[in-house]
Amino acid sequence: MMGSDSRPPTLEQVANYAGVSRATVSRVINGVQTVDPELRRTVERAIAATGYVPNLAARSLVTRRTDSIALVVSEPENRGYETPFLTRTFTDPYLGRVTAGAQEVLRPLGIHLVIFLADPPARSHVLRYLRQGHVDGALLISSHVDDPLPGLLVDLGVPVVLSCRPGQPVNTSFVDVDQRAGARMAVDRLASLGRRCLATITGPLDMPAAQDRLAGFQDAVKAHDLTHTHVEGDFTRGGGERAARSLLSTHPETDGVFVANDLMADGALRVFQEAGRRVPEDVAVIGFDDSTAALECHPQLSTVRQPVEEMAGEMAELLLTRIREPARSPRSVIFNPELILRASA
Amino acid sequence: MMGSDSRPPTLEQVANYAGVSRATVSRVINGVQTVDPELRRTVERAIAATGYVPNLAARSLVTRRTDSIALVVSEPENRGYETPFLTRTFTDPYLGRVTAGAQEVLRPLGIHLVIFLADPPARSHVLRYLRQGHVDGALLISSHVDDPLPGLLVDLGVPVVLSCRPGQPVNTSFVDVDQRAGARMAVDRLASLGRRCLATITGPLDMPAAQDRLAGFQDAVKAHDLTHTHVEGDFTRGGGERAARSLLSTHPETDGVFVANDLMADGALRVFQEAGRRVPEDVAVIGFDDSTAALECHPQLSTVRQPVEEMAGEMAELLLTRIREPARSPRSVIFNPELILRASA
DNA sequence: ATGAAAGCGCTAACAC
DNA sequence: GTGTTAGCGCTTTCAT
Repeated sequence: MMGSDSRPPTLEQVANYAGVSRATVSRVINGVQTVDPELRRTVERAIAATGYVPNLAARSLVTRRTDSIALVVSEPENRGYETPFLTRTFTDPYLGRVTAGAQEVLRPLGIHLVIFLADPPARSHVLRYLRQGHVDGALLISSHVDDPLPGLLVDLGVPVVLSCRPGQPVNTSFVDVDQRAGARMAVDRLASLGRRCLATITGPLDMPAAQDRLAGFQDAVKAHDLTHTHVEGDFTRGGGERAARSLLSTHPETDGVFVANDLMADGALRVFQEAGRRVPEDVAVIGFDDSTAALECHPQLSTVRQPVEEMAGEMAELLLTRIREPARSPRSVIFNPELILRASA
Repeated sequence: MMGSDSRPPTLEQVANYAGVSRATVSRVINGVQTVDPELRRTVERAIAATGYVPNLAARSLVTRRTDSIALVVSEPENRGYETPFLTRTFTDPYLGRVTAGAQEVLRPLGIHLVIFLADPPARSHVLRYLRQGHVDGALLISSHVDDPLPGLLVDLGVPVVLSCRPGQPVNTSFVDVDQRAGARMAVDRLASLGRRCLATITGPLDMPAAQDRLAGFQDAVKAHDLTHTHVEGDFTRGGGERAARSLLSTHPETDGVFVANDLMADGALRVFQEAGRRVPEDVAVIGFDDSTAALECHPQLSTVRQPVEEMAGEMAELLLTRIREPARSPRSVIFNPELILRASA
């Protein structure tokens, strides 16, 4: 059967065993229809008997496909966050949702999704991996304006789809949610609740998503003619706490806060409550993402939902068509956010 | 230069360009020392000029190596957790630390680490990926006693190292921390604080790690002759909250709690405080892991530290030697835990 | 419908 | 120290 010491069986051995040619076995394996059902049966038995597994290197040497694509999470440089990149990445529910959404479309196609974390020390490795043709293309989660990775990959000719609007123009597809609209929905809600002194805790302002959410906040706040301020956070729970503390001391009159993601909102919630503020009575809080963190908050968090899984699925589909038809010009897809009302606002 | 439309340059083209044989170019690429420095220079120029990148499929077809190894996170079946596997996995800081630790040893060797999440729908895919020789071996994070994956991989002849003591005996190496000793350290501390009514919030008891921590708790509690009880949790923050609530109602006299991981401890802390218990005055709490969550707790969490990064590094090293010398018999490595004292106990 | 044969791009003996 | 040569295991025309 397997012969764990000697070499694994090859197509040729299966062919001999079945008494047919290599070509026939290959056809059976690849599901080509023009094979006599009887013969096919024979071959299948031979495959089972020998324990044959196709050698991928050999196959992709000739097909130039690998049937796997990379999910690359990029971090352009160390920005002195308290928690290191890897921990931060893996603590953010966002990535899990992206993975699930992409798998959903890739799995039925038999395409493998391999995950890479490209922090600065790993970057050159990941680049090499992608250049060497280990994968057919990449889904790139890159959130910083000055991240060189999108440009590098496109220049290298690696088919790529980005997870959001790139900071610098890059000639490739991306998928994004209408961030400004989402922020506006949050402000509209706070305004309808009668809040007059609004604040927003933003993400790092070198991220397009953070910029867009802030811009949407400012648009809406002006439209409603409300008092407003903003504090920059870093998308982590701890960052949310710090921002909330700073807000409390500089703008104690604040009665409504739009926080640019749920994780920070959770941190902010705790700080407000420790300071004796009731949520939502004294301060109404709205988050962004509708991640699992939103449900873990006390009170549960009203938040702007982005359909992350669907967006990731769309990324996968865009990438697949890009791989199949490299000549076609890149197209991007924008999704609508949705306001989810819970207890915090 | 790159010629993005036509095929990428091959070794042969570089050889022609440089006016040498393929073998020489190959030697330069692979850093073989027996090459005339002058020629080497020439070849390097040719490589740069042509923009040559080695074709991995071709290489691994002959070398039978891929220079990449998989980090597989396995979940044997859906157990009705509130949060889905992917989210849960990516929300747990543990995985980030494992990744970092493994990268530390793999990176200098030029070996790629690719991450796979093997929940039930993905399992067969991941298995196929590994069988097909996409990677040279796998680091397997598998925590359930009845997870079939370790056995399957070993039977398939895939070199594997496990992240903790396997539930069923499997003939392969593993790395683990001395879980029982860790639990004992926590109890010793609580006892030394004068706590008499102890409780533990365990992990899912179908995980060896959870079993071991509970066993250690029970050993120590008996040694100190203390009142004790336990509630089963699920290693999530929400699970910690639920367990703490149940504890509060069934054993309100509890004055010391050992929680089997930091995430649950964070949840428990919140519940205790919402119920008006002061930590550590009324209830002392000790976690396990010393993950970033421990620092985000209020008050900061005393906890049992396992050197996850080092352990992951050791896993990588064990795997590498297993790949190099498949005949050598598997060896396992046990690390010592360390009690980290902060504010909660 | 099936088989024969020609590579895919690279490494590793082996000669020189 | 360098070149020649023989595959690695597979897919894919092209005949038949």
